[in-house]
Amino acid sequence: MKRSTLKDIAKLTGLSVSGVSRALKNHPDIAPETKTKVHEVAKALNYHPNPSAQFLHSKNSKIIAAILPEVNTFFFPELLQGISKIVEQHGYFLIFLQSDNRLQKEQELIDYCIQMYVEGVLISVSAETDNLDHLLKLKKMGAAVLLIDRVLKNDEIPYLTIDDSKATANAIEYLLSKDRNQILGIFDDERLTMTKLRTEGYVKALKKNGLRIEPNLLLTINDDFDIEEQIFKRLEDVSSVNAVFTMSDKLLVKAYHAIYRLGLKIPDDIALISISDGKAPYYLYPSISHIRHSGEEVGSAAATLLFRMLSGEVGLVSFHQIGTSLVELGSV
Amino acid sequence: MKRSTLKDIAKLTGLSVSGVSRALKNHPDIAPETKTKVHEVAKALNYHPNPSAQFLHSKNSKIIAAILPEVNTFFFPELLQGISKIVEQHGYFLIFLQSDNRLQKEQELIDYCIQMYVEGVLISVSAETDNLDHLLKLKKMGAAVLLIDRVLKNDEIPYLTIDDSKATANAIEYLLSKDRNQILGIFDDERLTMTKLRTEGYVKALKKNGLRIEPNLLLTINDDFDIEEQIFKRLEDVSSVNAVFTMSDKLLVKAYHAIYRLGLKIPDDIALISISDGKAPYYLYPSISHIRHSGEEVGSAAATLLFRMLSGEVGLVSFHQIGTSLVELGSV
DNA sequence: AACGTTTGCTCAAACGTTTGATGTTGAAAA
DNA sequence: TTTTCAACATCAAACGTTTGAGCAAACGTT
Repeated sequence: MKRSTLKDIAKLTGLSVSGVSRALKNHPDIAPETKTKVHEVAKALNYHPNPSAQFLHSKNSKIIAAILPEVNTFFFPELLQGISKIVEQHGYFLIFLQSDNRLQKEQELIDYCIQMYVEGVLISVSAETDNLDHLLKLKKMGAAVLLIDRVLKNDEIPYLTIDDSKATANAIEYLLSKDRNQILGIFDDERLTMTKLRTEGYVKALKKNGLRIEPNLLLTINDDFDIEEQIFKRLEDVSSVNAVFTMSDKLLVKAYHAIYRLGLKIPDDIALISISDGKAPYYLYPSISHIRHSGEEVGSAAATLLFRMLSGEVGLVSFHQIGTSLVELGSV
Repeated sequence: MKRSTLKDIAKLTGLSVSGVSRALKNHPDIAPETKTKVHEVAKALNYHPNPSAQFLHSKNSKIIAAILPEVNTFFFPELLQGISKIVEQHGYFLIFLQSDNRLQKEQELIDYCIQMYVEGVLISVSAETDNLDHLLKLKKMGAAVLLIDRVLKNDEIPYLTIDDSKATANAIEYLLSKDRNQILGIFDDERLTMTKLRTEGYVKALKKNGLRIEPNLLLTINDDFDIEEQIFKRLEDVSSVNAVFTMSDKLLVKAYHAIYRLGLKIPDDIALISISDGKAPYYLYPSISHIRHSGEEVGSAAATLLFRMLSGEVGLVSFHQIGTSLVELGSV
């Protein structure tokens, strides 16, 4: 089944190829009856313009790439969903790529984007990423680049995040308001800017309430392999803990598991709160109170922003934050 | 920063455009020194062939589409991951599309694939999908089509699944072997072939062991909105239940939540087992015994098969199954 | 010396689309 | 009658790549 082209329609209608092209695009130069006829024939032949030919002519690829560290986590599927909705609406392709949390892979993916003439890239950087040279290169090639969620603050490439510090402080202050003041804060890979900011929020909230920061109550997970064991041990060692804060869903489920293995009851023995996409909290029992950080929302906001960058509406350097809110469930 | 073309290289090297093209492709007609020179200049200009031009010429798009009902579930992100790894390896694009479990959207997406000259499509059908006309249309246009996981058995379009009936029977028989014979079976949307097969497995296993099928012990969830409530009520009503089987992770977490709300203990009061991707079982406490159905494995197997179809290695009608295995954890 | 082959390259067409420039009508205005 | 100007349609070039055909010079063979 060969695909029909403008030429085929031209032959059947007796028009020239360019006439057909204009007819299909509703160009005013073409007589109304001619147009309807052309449209009919096009439909009959099941004609679709060849995107490659269009892209070749227009010199753009209509491709957006989303580069994420991983997708097998709670947050990223939602993020992807938010992005893809907007991208589809704009008639663009979305290709999605995974860096596996490795800088080298990330760089290779950027090169791939360059090769493929990608017009815009949304990227959550890997844990290893400590500079943005590869992204600057991409930007130089003319692509729009927007950092999302896991970002590296800088003043060359725009980024979109939540206020990580404030979101964390909110959670901590909520716990304090419930008289939980021995709060174990569990944080992800410390190389991430996000981790630094969330840790900062934890520290700030405690200080503001006149509490000391105890190293025992700060747990940073740098090794992905035995997260649950690390949490388990810490909880075992520091029996004074009466609340746990986790900075992500990934850590939340591990902490939950560790708490139950210790035979503790939520929330009676220990409270649990997390920054979360808002899915996992409902899987667990009791449902987990959390600071809602919607992946879908971030994704669609980011994609929308990217398209505004592409259309030149928004300067290529701007920095945005989206809101979060506390969801009170049964774990505090 | 404009992108350089063959013409630019031609000008700088004094060759013709076609000479440059051949040099870059290591065509034997070109003298070795010329080749190295051309390669140098290409590198210096940061040359990358324009994919649109290549595709236009070669008449293929190098695009694979993955159409999934949703991605915010446990299984599909993993599936996507498995697919994208293989697609990348083959130098193809992967675009991923969501049908939101609606047939109409699915049909639109297929039309979109046709428009975009997609070469191959991997699709998990929506719950509403009761015929494959749209896929046959796509196939007629020359695309390779493979149904995965949520399939509709037929003899025109190949599919790849697990042995749903057997996987379920395994789970049930495992429960029976542990003397749990009042098994509430919880199943997803009954329009899915997958649901029919898994229900069949449940029934078969019970019959084989001389047990009657009690309607009370069969719960089919057709309305996504209050899944947990439906499960809760059934468990409340039928107090004899001493084990629960769920056919998916989505149902597993709901059942888990309902069980705890009822104040029951796992596994003492009630056993819990599921067919699962193998992530969720470790989030819950105790960890949930399950029949492992790896999304990543299915994804990569499916993509590999699709490429074999594209290369003509495999006939366009063939039906495959991949294996599953029992993972014994603490819930039975 | 005559012929054939190889080497190393160029020409030109083709893929399907878009679009500025151009041409042919016919009719209204001068 | 000539000029003007729409209205409608065609021509041809361009986007960047690939590739069959062609060609000149150099070399090897008889």
